Amino acid sequence: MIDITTQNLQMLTNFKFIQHAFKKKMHAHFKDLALTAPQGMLMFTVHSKGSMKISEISKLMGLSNSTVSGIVDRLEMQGCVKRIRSEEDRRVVNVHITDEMNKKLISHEDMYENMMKDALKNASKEEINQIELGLQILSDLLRKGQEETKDV
Amino acid sequence: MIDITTQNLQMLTNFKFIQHAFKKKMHAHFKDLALTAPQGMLMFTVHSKGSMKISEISKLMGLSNSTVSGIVDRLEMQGCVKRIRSEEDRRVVNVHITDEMNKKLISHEDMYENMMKDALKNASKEEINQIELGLQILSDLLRKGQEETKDV
DNA sequence: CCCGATTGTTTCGTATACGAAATATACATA
DNA sequence: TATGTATATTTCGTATACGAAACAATCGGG
Repeated sequence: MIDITTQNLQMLTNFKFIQHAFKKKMHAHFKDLALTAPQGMLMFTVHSKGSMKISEISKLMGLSNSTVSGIVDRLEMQGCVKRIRSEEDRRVVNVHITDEMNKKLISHEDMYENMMKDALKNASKEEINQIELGLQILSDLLRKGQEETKDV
Repeated sequence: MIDITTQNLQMLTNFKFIQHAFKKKMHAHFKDLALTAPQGMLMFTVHSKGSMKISEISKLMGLSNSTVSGIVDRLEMQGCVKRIRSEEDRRVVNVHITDEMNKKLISHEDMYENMMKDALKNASKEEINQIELGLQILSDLLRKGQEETKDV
């Protein structure tokens, strides 16, 4: 007889573990480029979608502006990116990848793709579908819950 | 035609969102007790399983010892817990909940249970099963992947 | 009993991560 | 134009989070 608390903890523990494993895997993949996981995510996001502003990055990565600002700080110090004020709207800051870094990223272009493939290489197509379905359902449920709370 | 990178990003984005929503929900539940999410998790873990040592808490919560040590620091400053050196093994530190805090926790005992219930209140039994299954599969796959890497 | 290896915890340095406040700029409208 | 409002970003304070190194205590073998 498993009580509800134990079951909850199991789910949270699984979640925590997954989070951890992803981070570790990303770190391993990014260590060639001397980037942390969030730094690497940011670089590959900007690399694949092109130079973009801070708030766009925040939205894509699911982080707050202040967090992204901090990550960009450290990437700029390392010479990976440059902040460029937009000419049309001087409030906007565009994050631009430096030429040097761009070369490195191009030579690692398949890395990002392989990251996930590697993580799930032992999974059957069915299992991947199960995983995606589960995450989608949970995500949707929580999203719905948040909208409800907002109405109150 | 969705390329793999977009699909990967979708999964990671879902994951990020879920993580966020959980944190938010926990924060809302714990704000009565003036605790952050990790602090609240620690308090309820120790409350439900009884006084335990740092490394035990770390394992249960999926965090490193140093992280837990920091959380305990802040809880101790707030008078929620006390560090007590074990008599049998003087290396061990047991985390003990103060009487004052214990009273508060007892009056919120159902909260922890309700936290998850509330998050998933709109879910059918089938959906919950899907979620648990997906998380379990993903978790197992990653665990297997880690063990393989370890062998190399 | 001594000493190296092991174990449990803390300390330190660094990187996230967030919200609130501060800044700077753009925009609307009187 | 003046001015209040909205938007984009940074700064600040606090809490995580981790690994490596420092420390302390235990244990095993000689």
